[in-house]
Amino acid sequence: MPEPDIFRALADPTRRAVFERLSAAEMTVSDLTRGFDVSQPAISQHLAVLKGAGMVAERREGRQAWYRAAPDALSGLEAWVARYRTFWPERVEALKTVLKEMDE
Amino acid sequence: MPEPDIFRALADPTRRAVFERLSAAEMTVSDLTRGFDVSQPAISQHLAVLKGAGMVAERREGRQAWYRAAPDALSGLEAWVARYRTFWPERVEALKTVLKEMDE
DNA sequence: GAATCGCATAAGTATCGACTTATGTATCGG
DNA sequence: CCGATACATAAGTCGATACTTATGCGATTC
Repeated sequence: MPEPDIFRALADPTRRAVFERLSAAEMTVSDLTRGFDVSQPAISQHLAVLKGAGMVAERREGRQAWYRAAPDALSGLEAWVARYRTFWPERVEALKTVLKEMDE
Repeated sequence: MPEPDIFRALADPTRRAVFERLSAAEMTVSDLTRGFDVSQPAISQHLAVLKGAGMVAERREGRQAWYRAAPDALSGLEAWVARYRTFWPERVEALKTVLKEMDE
């Protein structure tokens, strides 16, 4: 049982988009705010939820706060999905194919 | 982008529990209702959301409705996760190990 | 064909959650 | 120091949503 927080964190599209950007690059709150059509407090609140779910990490530097996706942000989710994967062996085969392609 | 419906469907703990049971066995609405502390309409409503997200399939038999987890219920979620896996190659290695163990 | 069963839908309620503006608190520059 | 900057927190609003009870509707049973 991955902390239910991650499911709630992923439920909001804006929050998913924030996480996507933080997966591509470390950014400050100002950087993120510029990229979305919501206020800075809204971004801070989304970041607090993502942090509470262990999906992002914070690094303070002066008056700036740099955020980035946590390395194991989705490990809990992967583990949860893996439980069901055992019921569907054919999906494992499909996944193997994907991984094989990534090797080439 | 996997349909956002799946994220919303997974957000509710009761709905996740319903899905978990349907992953283990095909069940009727009555069966499910007995297993939870909510009303039958509440269960029907959760099933409608899960069905809308393509996570469960319905089979009618007389006045009973049998539900089961769809075989590819989590494929959209897997695909979404896979996008981030590319950013973290070390997690791919871990996954390969898991799959290797499943082979043995 | 009347009563019952299994389930879905309708309608109302109350809590949750995503947003806003306003304000607080450090940090930096002059 | 004093204003400005970067961010977080407070407080309020409004729509989404998870639940309830009531009801509808087809399938069974007698």
